[in-house]
Amino acid sequence: MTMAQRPTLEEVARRAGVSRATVSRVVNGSTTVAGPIQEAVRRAVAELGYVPNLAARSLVTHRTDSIALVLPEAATRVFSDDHFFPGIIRGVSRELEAADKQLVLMLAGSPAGHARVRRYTTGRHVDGVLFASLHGADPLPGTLAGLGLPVVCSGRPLGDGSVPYVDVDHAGGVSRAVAYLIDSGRRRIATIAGPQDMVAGIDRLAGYRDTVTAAGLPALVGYGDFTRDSGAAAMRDLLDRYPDLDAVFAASDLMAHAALRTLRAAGRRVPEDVAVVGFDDIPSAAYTDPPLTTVRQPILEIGRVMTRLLLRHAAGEPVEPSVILPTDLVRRDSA
Amino acid sequence: MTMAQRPTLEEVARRAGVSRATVSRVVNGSTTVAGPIQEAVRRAVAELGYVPNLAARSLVTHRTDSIALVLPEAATRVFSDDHFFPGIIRGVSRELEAADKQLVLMLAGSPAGHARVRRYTTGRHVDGVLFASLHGADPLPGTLAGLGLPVVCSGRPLGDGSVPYVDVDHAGGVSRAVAYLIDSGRRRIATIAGPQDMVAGIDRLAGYRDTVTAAGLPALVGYGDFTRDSGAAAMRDLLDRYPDLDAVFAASDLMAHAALRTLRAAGRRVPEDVAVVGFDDIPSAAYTDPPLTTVRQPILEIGRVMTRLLLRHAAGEPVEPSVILPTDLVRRDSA
DNA sequence: TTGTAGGCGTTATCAG
DNA sequence: CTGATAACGCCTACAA
Repeated sequence: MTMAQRPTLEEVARRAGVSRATVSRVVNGSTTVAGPIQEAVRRAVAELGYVPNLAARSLVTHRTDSIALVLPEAATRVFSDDHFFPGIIRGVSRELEAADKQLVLMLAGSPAGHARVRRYTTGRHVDGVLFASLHGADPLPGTLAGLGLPVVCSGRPLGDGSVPYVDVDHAGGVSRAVAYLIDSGRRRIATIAGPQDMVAGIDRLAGYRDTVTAAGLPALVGYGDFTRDSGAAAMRDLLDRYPDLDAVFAASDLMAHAALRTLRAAGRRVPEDVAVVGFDDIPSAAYTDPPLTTVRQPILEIGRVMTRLLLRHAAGEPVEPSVILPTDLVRRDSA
Repeated sequence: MTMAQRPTLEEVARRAGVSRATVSRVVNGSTTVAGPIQEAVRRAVAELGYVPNLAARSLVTHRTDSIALVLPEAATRVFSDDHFFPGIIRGVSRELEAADKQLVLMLAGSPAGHARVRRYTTGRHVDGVLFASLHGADPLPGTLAGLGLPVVCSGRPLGDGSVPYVDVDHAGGVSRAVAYLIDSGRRRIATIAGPQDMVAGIDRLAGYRDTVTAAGLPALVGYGDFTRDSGAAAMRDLLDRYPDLDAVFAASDLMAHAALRTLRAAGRRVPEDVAVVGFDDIPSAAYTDPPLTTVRQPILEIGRVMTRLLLRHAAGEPVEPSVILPTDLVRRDSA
C-alpha cells in the first residue's frame, strides 16, 4: 500500500493561482496578504488537505518546535510505582502544550540509549533538552549545554554545576517532618534513606541527620533505593538493630508504605508504637492503612517550572541558575 | 549566546579531502568505500564532531526513524495511578530501542492537542503512529490510516474497524474470575464496571454479565470510571442496593482497592464476608490489605506487540488485523 | 570506487 | 502586496 502523495506548497499555489511564497505567507499567518487571496489560498489548502512538511521547514528555520525530555533511567525503573516521572511528564506536557511545542520523550537507560539521545539531540531534532532525575554525575547535560543546546535539569546535578536546574527543598521538608516527630514526643527516630548516588537521596538523609543531631538525638539509619521492596528490607533491618525505635522517616512513600506493613507484621501499632512519615505524597498515600503522613513535593510543578525555564532559555532570555520549590508536611494518621 | 555552528557534510568532506557523497556513504555505512578513505572520513567526523542534520536527511529519505505514541487522554488522567500508560510506554520504548527508532510521546487530551497530533503526524514527522486507549469512537486513527500513515491501536477501536489493533482477552479474564468466585461458593456477586465508552469497560462488563447469567445468578451492577474515588462511590452504592452481596468483581485494581477499604469501613470482612477480585494486577495490588486477587493483563506486552506490528506495517509487510493477548487470574488473599 | 549534480519542500531575501 | 530565486543539508542516481 503506497502512501498517498501529499500535496506540497507548489500544488497549493498552482491551485490557488498564486506563488509558493504567498501560500507560505498565508500558512504561516503573515498579515501582509490581501483578503481575497488569503481566502483563495485557504480554500486550496483545505481542498487539497495540505499539511506543511516539518522537515523542510525546520531545515530552513533551524527550529523544530519540539523539545526532548530525557529520562536517564533504565526503562524498567522509570515507571515503577512512584509517581515521579509520570508527574514530571504531565507538568512538562502541560506547559509545552500552552507553548504549542511538541514533547519528545526519550528513555536513556542503556548506554545505547545514551548514544541515541546524544545523536538525536545534537542532530537538531529538538530546540532544547530537559533532563529528569540524574544518577551520579552524568556528563550528558553538560556536554549538550556545551554544544549550545538549551538544557535544564530536574534535581541539582551532581557533576559540574553550569546547567540550570529545578529542585525541591528536600532538606527543609525532611527537617520539618522530623521536627514534627520530635514535637510529638518521639525520641528514637530512625530513617530509611534513599540511594546515595542521587541528590534526592543525599539531601533527604542530610536533612534527617541535621535535625536529629541538633535535637541531641541519635541518627538511626537504614538504606533503601526508594522502592517498596528495599523499604521492607530496610525496615526489618532497622527493627533488628533498634528494637526500641518509636518513629521512622522514610525517604519515599513507597518505602514508607512497605515500612507500615513490615511494622504491623512485627506486631507494632502505627502510630501508637511507631510513627511513620514518608516523602512524596503519591496518590496512594491517602489510601494506605493507616493513611500516610508525608512530605509533599510539587512534582507536577517541577515539570512546569523546568519547561518554562527551558523555553525562556531557548528564547535567548537569561535564566536563573536554579529554582528551589517548597515542600510541605501533609498530616494524616500514621504520625 | 549563539549556538556554535555545527559542521555540515561539506566541511567534513573538505577536511577529509573527499566529496560530500563519499562522506555521506561512510556516515551511512556503505561498504563501497575504500578502507583508507573511510578512515580519513571517520577521523574528520570525530575531529569536527559532525552529526547529521536529521531534518535534511528525512527531507530526502522520507523517513524519520521515529514513531509517535498518542495518548488521547486528558493529560491529568493519563498518569493517575493505574499503570496502564506507563506500562505501554515501557513496552513501546523497549521495542523501539531494539529497532533503533525514536519515541515521540504525544498527549492529546484537549481538542487543541488533537489538532497538534494531526498536524505533527501528517507533517511527516513520524514513520507511524501508535494509539493507546481510545475513548468513544475517535476518528483520528482512521483518518491517519486513510492518509497512508501506518497506524496501530491498543484496544479494539470502537469506530470503524479498519485499523489493526492489539488487545487483551477482557471477557475471558473476567469470566475466569467470576467463575472462580462461583466455584468458591459465592452467589451474590456484584461488579463495579468501568466507563462504558471504552472497550475495556464494555468488554469486562459483558464478561461479567455473561458468566453470572449463565450460572443463573443475578447481575448486580455498579459503575465507576476505573479510578479509586469512583470505585469507593460505586461500592457504597452497591452495598446500599444489595446489602447481602458476598463478592464483588471490580473492573480495575484501583476500584478494587477502594472497594476493599469501603467494605471494611462498612464492617465487612474480606474475604470472609465479601470476596473481592480486581483487574490489572498493578504493582500495589500485592500490597493492599488483604493482598488483592486480580486478573493480570500483560500491559507491557501490549506495548511491545503494538510496536512490532507497526514496524512491520511500516516496512510494508502485511499485518494481522488484530492480536488478542491472554489474561490470567492471580490468586492472593482477597478472594 | 569516487565525484558531480539535481532535487527534497520550505522559508527568506529581494525586486517589482 | 506579490513573485522570483536562492539557500537549508543531505542523499542518490548517474557518470567518470
